[in-house]
Amino acid sequence: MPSRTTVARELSGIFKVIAHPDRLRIIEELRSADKDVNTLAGDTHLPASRVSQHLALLRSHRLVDETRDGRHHVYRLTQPEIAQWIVQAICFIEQRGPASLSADAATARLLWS
Amino acid sequence: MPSRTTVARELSGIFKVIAHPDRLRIIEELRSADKDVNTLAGDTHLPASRVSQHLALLRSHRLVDETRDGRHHVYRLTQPEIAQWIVQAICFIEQRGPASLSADAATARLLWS
DNA sequence: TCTATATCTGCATATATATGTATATGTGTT
DNA sequence: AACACATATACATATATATGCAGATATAGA
Repeated sequence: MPSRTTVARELSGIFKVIAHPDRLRIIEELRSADKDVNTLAGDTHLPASRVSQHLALLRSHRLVDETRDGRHHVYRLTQPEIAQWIVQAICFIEQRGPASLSADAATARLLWS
Repeated sequence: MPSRTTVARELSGIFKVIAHPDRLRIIEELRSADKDVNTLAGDTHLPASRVSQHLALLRSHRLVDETRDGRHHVYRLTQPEIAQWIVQAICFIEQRGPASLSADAATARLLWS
């Protein structure tokens, strides 16, 4: 029964894409509004080229999609519910006891909610 | 405001731990029952040493915990809800359109549900 | 067409993660 | 104690991912 391992590989793919601080920041920024690369770069304090690469990866996994407005490439979440799903992960971090960063987790819920 | 990046780093930590096919398989196996390393190795067709290493990582992030029964180390999910949360990820994969592996995603829901 | 800006891509290097093999520890059994 | 088995760890190597920089492309406006 190889399908279980196939499924696990597929699943790990989507988790890997999300498991990057820059990309999480980008997703966080896109929750509230669609934004272009430069705006995202400014908001996240990351170089635009890097943001662009992250967006390309997110796009290849269909987590975001792109529309062009003149020379601006505007990105948006294809599934905004994913943001809410990420918030649940924050809850897991909080629940896992008196961890080092539980204070940050509490802040996290606020920032994302 | 560095807390957003701090939070993103912390969040990416938990995603990275989950973003591995072996560890997803292990979590999947632990949904139904607590199991020891050898049982997990058999069920997943992975070498026990590898399972042990994955479990150590999962444990260090408090996703599983361990109780000893003689010479058997029995592991269980600390937060069984995480399994349900992972199922949601499968839904996202399905929804993202006529992707290559949407058939597997459908199977996945069955296997995990 | 020329210029400025936005975005994307390519490549070299750095860093992180995964894997296998071998070995160590620890626990029950005889 | 000697042994068998379960689990854990250490290390070298392989592989994947991230990063910065340079350059390529594309588009709007003068």
